[in-house]
Amino acid sequence: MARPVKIEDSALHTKLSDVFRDVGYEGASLAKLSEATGLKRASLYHRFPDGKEQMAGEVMSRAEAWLTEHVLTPLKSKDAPEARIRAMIRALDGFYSGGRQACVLNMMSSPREDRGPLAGRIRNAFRAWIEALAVVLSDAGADEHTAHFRAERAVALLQGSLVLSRGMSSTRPFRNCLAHLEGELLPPLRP
Amino acid sequence: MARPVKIEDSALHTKLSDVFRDVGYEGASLAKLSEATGLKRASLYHRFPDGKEQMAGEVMSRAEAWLTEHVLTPLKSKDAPEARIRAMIRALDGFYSGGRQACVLNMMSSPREDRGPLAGRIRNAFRAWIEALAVVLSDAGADEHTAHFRAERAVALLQGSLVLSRGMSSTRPFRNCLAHLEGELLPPLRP
DNA sequence: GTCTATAGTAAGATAGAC
DNA sequence: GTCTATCTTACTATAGAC
Repeated sequence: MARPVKIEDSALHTKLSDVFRDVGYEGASLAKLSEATGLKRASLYHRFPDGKEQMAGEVMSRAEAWLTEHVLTPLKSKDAPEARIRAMIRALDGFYSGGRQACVLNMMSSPREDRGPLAGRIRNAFRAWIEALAVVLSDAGADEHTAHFRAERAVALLQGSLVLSRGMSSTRPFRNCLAHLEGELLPPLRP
Repeated sequence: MARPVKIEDSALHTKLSDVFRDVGYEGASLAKLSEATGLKRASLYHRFPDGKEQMAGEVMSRAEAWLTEHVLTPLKSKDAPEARIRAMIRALDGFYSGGRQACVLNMMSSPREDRGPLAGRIRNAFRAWIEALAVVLSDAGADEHTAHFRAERAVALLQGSLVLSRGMSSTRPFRNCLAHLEGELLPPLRP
């Protein structure tokens, strides 16, 4: 057999992430994780001594980092509100593969993590996302209550369109959602 | 030990449904189903000879029946559009326990059922729901494209608000969604 | 119709060779 | 760093008593 080469951390994390996003925490068996990464069980334990829980934790960490870099930071930039929102939309389109991949925040919201470490992190991620979006809408002229309401509605709409896309085996709901998101967040002023 | 009494089918199905909605298909172990229903494993197999798959199938059947009775039928009534939508909203509030319970269509959309029996049924349920809602909006004066767009958006919004409510451990997103749903589906006419 | 007991399989996790 | 081999536990499912 050829000498095994160490798989890169980045590629490994991506493969693990794909599995958890696809089947959730409970559904992500070591067998699936092993097959997806090309590493045998024991090799996964070498990288992640605490096993599946650690893998899920690091997948969550990557999701948090991605959210910060590609969503929160652009939303907090000094660009015009329209530009900030468009930057977020472009990032989301890539992250969810146009609707083909589910959101880790939905798929990992398992009761397995009830009172566990992931529950609080998922809640914080949703909160930070909604709050950053609300600030943009405030900057665009919305009052505080309206801004928060529309921000939360937009995140719900995104999550729901991903649920529909998965349930209906069609990327159309998600693509439709993205296409109309800017217009819903920043409605034209009515004189 | 006292003589065991047969548990009613309706109550049994409700308990099973609660588990599947809570933890999804993969997470619903026989141990959890047994504990929730109060029936031992072997007793569950007496009622459901094909095991977990059959239980999930019957839970899905009950969800379909519920959707037909409490959502599709009211939406297809001869009442005014506002009344039909309000009837749906009342039913959803009860079915999802004000946001405390997840949607079986989301939680059972497992890749375990990819190309399996549930995938097609989930897709059909979403389609029927959206289509029935679109007809109401058409009756309220919306053109066909707008009606379908708003209907799909509303179902996505509902699903997403349930995702947010679960992820944030708060019923507020769902309650908020329901409170504003009628206004979003039937926006006031602008002269 | 429900139970105890158990079979058989797949799960998560570890030990030690290379 | 990856592997094969193995352990223990939990899982789905079945057999048979009451």
